[in-house]
Amino acid sequence: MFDIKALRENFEETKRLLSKRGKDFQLERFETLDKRRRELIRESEDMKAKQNAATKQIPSLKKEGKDTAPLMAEMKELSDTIKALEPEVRAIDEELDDFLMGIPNTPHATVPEGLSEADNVEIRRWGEPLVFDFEPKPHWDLGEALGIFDPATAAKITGSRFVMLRGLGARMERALISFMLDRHTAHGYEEISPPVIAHRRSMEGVGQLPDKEGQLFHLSDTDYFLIPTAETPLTNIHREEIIDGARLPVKFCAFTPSFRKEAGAAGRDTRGLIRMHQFPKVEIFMLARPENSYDELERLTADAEDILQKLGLPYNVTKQCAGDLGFANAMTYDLNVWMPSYNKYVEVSSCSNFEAFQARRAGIRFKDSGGKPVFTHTLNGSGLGVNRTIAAIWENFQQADGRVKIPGALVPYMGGITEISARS
RNA sequence: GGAGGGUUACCGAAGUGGUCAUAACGGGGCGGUCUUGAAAACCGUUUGAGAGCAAUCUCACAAGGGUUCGAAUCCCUUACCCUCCGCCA
Repeated sequence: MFDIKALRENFEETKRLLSKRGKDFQLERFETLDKRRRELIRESEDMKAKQNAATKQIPSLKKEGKDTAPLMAEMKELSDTIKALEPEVRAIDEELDDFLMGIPNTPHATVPEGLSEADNVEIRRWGEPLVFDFEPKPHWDLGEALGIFDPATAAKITGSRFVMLRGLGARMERALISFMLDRHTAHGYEEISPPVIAHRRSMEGVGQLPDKEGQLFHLSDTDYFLIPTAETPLTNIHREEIIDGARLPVKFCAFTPSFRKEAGAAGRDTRGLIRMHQFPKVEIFMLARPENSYDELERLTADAEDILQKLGLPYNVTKQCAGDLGFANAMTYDLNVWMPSYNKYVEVSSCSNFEAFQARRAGIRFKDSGGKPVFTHTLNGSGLGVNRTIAAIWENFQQADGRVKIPGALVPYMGGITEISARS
């Protein structure tokens, strides 16, 4: 959502940046609507000022014993005129609002040109993809053979695209969640356990509604939704608030299950742990000052990378091109973990700066003493998707005989267990 | 599910149709006086949005409607919070 004033002032620049997304958003319509809106506001406010002045006179006139009937009749007429204008003002307001709601965020100046994922730019790599002296198995085969991954039973309980972990598989999920949250709290993120159901207003604040209604599970009989990511509750913690500027940056981390109705294109990644209707995720989140939000994005990204490094999982970092960038995002880094069975890097985290785009929708502002309220920048990233991390561990740490070693950093969280074998 | 009570500024709270959104009063915050410093005391200050070059004007008392010349105040609808009863993991 754009700020009307800012858009008016930076019209050409905004148009130029938006064009990088490879679509025409017909921004010219804004100028027409904005002009008309201001005319109507002026007209209606002039009449209201007149009405207010007369209304103040009436009591004193009455006190003096004068006849107020003619003035009251006149005001009745004015009142009717004002009321008649109201629907028009509201209509133009709504039209402008709807129009602006449909315009995505402007990509940051350094976001690369491009139309799809293929145009994303690799920024750096960490670790070396392992060369196996045997044919590495995909994680679903490994997991089923070890009895720690049981999609059939999950399907029996609910349906396809749901998973069930058992035994040390379930234990690994719990271990990873604890490990990740411990790392993040050490980096200054406050740990949050939020509701995983949110109402419509919260969804709108983050931009998941009206944009992605089809992706959300809606609870019948209520206007509640299952959250598609912890970003939803975390962003809404300070919704409609003005926070003290001295408190920035505000940093939260949270583990929650996440729920998505459309888990991706059919026929793609249909096996294993990758695209599920329900998946566990640890999220990191930040409210930052506008002037240093890109420094904070580097920091947040580093905090997510830290998890992969501590686990010893090879990965790369790519910067999303303008065409791949999410609706509300100004800049996004993807962390992609090496997945031997895919023979490529697979996304485990997206770290984004939304600048003030979400904050304007959600009304999140800060104020320095003596200053005016200013919209914060919001940032978030997965830190990390737990299922994808599990899949990456199974695949990268698999042995020729099908055993899976536990990464050193995770061993204490696994109660000292160092490997998973069919017997364990 | 049943019965009540509530929602006003940073917090508490008064205000039941007119000059009361320059929102009483109390607290907190900020600035100052006094003090070696602090506390206390005293004085001052302290919501946000929109229109306008500006002067200034408009809007907002949970949200949305209505009545009225005029609504924080009266009427209707909705949301949320609290208390008690019932049910319940």
